[in-house]
Amino acid sequence: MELEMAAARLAELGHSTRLAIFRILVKAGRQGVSVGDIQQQLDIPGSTLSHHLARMIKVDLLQQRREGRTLYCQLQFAVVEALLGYLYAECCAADGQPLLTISKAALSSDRC
Amino acid sequence: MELEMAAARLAELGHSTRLAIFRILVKAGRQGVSVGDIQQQLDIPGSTLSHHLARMIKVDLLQQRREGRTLYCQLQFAVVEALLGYLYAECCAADGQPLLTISKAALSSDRC
DNA sequence: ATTTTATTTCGATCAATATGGAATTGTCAA
DNA sequence: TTGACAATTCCATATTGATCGAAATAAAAT
Repeated sequence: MELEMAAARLAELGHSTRLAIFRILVKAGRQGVSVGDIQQQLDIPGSTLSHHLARMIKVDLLQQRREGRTLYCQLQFAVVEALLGYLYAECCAADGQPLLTISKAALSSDRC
Repeated sequence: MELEMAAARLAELGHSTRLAIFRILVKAGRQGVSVGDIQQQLDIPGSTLSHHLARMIKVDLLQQRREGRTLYCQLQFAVVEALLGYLYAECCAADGQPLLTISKAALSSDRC
């Protein structure tokens, strides 16, 4: 189940348009960014964008909140965190040896 | 280009069978694991497995080396590292605040 | 040479996804 | 209550992907 969920979320990130959306959402931080703003940055038809946002919402990568007529999109950071944590756990599991060389030095601070 | 490559690789990890393969490859470590061994663990038809392996090879997540009649699959750890590094870089980029709480404490050692 | 073992390629089918125009819904302002 | 704006849903189309049996390739053993 955990594997299926992780795969589903990775699949959503595994599309260049959606990964671009993801980047915009990360930059936007906790307060989020409006759909129209995303559309302007990516320059794609609204219906296409809506399609991708709906998919990301379905796997809980994304949340929307309405403020008047604009919808704001916020990344579900806790979910992203869980996903990356899962991937890291998988990658670290090999026979004692360090498999990945992303050290704390590569991270700007204690936490990332 | 970097985004496209990352998306392509995430898409390959974003399938439950291939993510299961990924786990097996991680566990196998640098020396790798034979195709037959993977097939036995997953209990899927050979042609289906080949299809998934070919896709992973195409995006450089996977390498094969032949030893007699058996093919060994090895994860391209450097590529996985680059991919996760890219994702982390994207996730850390938000307005000063720590967005993910995977701390070094969550990692078994200095490096992961 | 022939058989056995390991794995891939071929080929066909079925399901899922991406795309974008047109119509629709929801909200505010005049 | 009409008009404008924000975004979605609907719909049709085109492409890609997943699955797996059967045939083919590769290497070793008999």
